[in-house]
This record gives sequence, C-alpha cells and structure tokens, in this order.
Amino acid sequence: MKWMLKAPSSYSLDAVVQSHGWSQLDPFQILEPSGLSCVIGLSSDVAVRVSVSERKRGLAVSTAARLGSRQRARVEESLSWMLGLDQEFRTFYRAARDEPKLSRIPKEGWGRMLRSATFFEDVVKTILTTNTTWAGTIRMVSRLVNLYGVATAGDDHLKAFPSPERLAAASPDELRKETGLGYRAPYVSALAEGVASGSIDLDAIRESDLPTPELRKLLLSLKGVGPYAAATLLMLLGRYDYLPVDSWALKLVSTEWYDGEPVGKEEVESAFAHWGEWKALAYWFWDWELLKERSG
DNA sequence: GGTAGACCTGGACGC
DNA sequence: GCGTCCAGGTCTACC
Repeated sequence: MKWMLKAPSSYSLDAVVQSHGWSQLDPFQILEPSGLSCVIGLSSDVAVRVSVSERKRGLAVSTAARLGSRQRARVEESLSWMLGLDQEFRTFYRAARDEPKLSRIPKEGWGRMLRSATFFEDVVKTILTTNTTWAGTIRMVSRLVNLYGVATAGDDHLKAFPSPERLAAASPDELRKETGLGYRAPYVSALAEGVASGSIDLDAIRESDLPTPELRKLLLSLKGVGPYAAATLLMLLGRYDYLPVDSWALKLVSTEWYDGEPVGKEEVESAFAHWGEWKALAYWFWDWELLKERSG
C-alpha cells in the first residue's frame, strides 16, 4: 500500500540517509536512485518492509503488505522519529550561514541524523561501533538481524532488528559465538534483559527533557556505553552539546588545525567549544580538509 | 580523578 | 596457511 507523509519545508531525505553510517546497517537498505527502505517490527512476530522516497509534496511511503489503521499509525510514528520529521534547525542554520565550513548545511538541508526504529536498536548499534572497524560493525549488526530478527510475511530474508525480548532469550555466550560480538556480547545481553524486564527504560530516556548532562549520566550508566557512545546517542536524541571524540575525530582535527601533529580530546573540544549547544552538529557536518584530501 | 592493562575480532603483513 | 601485530572504545583495578 502507498501513501504520502508530510515533511517540513526544506527537508532533504538524501541528507538524512547520508547523515551517518546507519543507512548501511541492516535492516536499512539504500534505494537506487534515491530513497530508503527499512524493516520495522510491528509486534513480537510481525514485521513489515517500508520504503520511503522524496516527492515535491512530501515523502512517498510504500509497504509490501497491506496494513491496518493501527499498524499504519505505528509505521508513521516510527518514520517520523527515524527521519526526524519533527526536528527543526533554524537557530543552528543561522549560525552555520556565517561559517564558510558550514554554509552549505542550511542550503542542502543537513542536520537530521538517521535514527533506527527504536532507541534500543540505536543503543545496540552504537555499542557495536565501539572498538572495532566499520566493517566489523556492519558484520555484527547483520548477524544479529539475520539470526534473531523477525522476518516479514513475504520474505524470510527481510528481517527487523531483534526486539529486546528476543536478544534477552539468547545467552551472552550464544551471542558471542553466533554473532562475533566478542566482549560486547554481555553488554548487549544485559541491555536486552534490562529493557525486556523493565529495569532499563530507554523510552523514558528518549523522551526525557532532563538537562543534557543528566541525560548523559543515564546513558553512561549503561554497560558498554562510554563517553564516545554517549555523545553519539545524545546526537541521535537531538542533543548536540557533547562531542563524540573517537580516533577519527582526532585525525580530522589534527589535519584541520595542527598540520597533522597528534592531538588529544582537549584540542577537539576547544576547536568546537564556541558552538555551545550545537557543537556536535558543527563537528559532524564540518567541511573537513582530510575528507577533501581523501576524496581527491 | 587519572592511568594501565585487558577485552575481542578481523585485516594486514611477513614468513 | 600460519603466526604476529595492530586498530578500535570501554571496563576494572589500582594508585
């Protein structure tokens, strides 16, 4: 079935898809020539593949299966969250226009970070980006989805990201062996168990209006979530006052301002300190010299 | 509060 | 084909 979804003015689906690596991870799939599809879990045993593409009047949504009104509402709610349809960046854009390294951002509609269907999925994926290569993250996520995800009715190979309950049912040892999560398996297992049992309320974190430092403390209390992962998750929640400093960030800042000399976290922080509540967005969408060098 | 070492996987490299 | 080294954040123990 097909229908249209309203998008904010100056919205760019391409900008959301390309905002970070999430679109390369299962159960997302980048559509050619443009657009995005994802398998969304609707209940413990029902999943549906949803495709979205951009039109002049908004976003065209299509699903392989016919949905009831509740299911359709659920899909719309998920898409609104995933694609940042409720977000706006006017204040950031005003500041970005005066910075040559960011002036393309307002013009091209950058700012929204692609989110997963649930915050649980985002937290797990973020843990799986730590202390590994991007290829490793892709591999771990793919195995998790293929082994524990719910398949769509039409295609056994199309699966949603596993629910907390499904992952909680697997032992940490099984997760470690079957998915290559390594030492991260107990972290994912504990998170899944906590969410499934109700002792960890990720929805409350997602919807919280707590000040960012307090929200960050809650995220840091999750096993496997350190300063880098917490900052990444805060960005996904629309909070940009902490920088996700990893080894890549050190390389970027080193090339940009220090002639390739080694730098630490402090140098990265000080480079973006004046961006205040927008510092992570300024960092993320900065027109880095290192990226220009690499793209030739 | 700061720091060292362990954690785990897979890719690169040398033999 | 095998062994070794290294990269990648977080946790724990220790000072």
